[in-house]
Amino acid sequence: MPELPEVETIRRQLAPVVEGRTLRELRIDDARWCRPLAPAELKAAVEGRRVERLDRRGKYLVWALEGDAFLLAHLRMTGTLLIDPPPGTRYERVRWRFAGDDDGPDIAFCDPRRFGTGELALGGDALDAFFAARVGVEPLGPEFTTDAMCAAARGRRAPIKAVLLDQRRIAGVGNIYADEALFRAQIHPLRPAGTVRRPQLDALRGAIVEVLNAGIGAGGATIDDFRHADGVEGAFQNEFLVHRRRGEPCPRCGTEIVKFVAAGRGTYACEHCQRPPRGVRRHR
DNA sequence: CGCGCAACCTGTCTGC
DNA sequence: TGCAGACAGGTTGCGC
Repeated sequence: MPELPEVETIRRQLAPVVEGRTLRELRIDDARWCRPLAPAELKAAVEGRRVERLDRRGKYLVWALEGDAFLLAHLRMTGTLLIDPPPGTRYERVRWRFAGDDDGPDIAFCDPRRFGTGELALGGDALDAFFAARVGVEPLGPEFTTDAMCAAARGRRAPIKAVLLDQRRIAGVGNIYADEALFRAQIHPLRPAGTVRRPQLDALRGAIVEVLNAGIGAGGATIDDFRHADGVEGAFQNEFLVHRRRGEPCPRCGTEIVKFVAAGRGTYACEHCQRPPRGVRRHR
């Protein structure tokens, strides 16, 4: 679940807690987290350094440490970052401990499925190279223009939803927010991206910005595992218009919402408001 | 290069 | 009720 709004929610909660503190120990209980780096190598690179900033790029949390070392954390499907959870918290994999008079609260990464990752970039050039290879335009930044949206879709035969999920084109949109944005822009998820016209792509750009901001405003969406850094649940799941609402009436026209597979993901849409492309129709 | 899909793990829900 | 199978927020790598 952690998509851009969930990661941003976590970042805003953690930043005031960790910025300015010195990372005394990074305890890594699951070596898979930082693969292919050995835990000892990562620890040696980051321990003892002060946290200058906690940033976000796409779905990555960026721990900017003194001396231009960057720890890049990704929550994947089921990861959470919690402030000072009690010892024995289920699925704890990594723990940040800080130096200071009273040490202050720890931060812990918890993840039942163990998909989450922690990677290291040493130097600004390495950081830039890391992101250049993985993430595209920030949808809440000034470069996310209509032209940028059109460039992402132009000439592609893949479904428009696949384009939204491609992090190298638009950074931070995941399965939930893709469904919600496509519904608001009234575009069927299976429309080949290259056939969507500029006015619709502009509407889609606006819808993406709208749903991401609404998601952040609601503190993200909690479907199952996601929690704020203090353990509280997000609320955006209560504002879903179509996602995970199969069989319910479309809030715009009352037609039953259907579920199908698009871009390999469970997908929800109103096929009255979002007209299917020619030759496509199959629900389940 | 574009695209679809299996794989990575574990937990939970679904259908027989 | 029990159990095998499907499915889940994301990303990567492989095959065509």
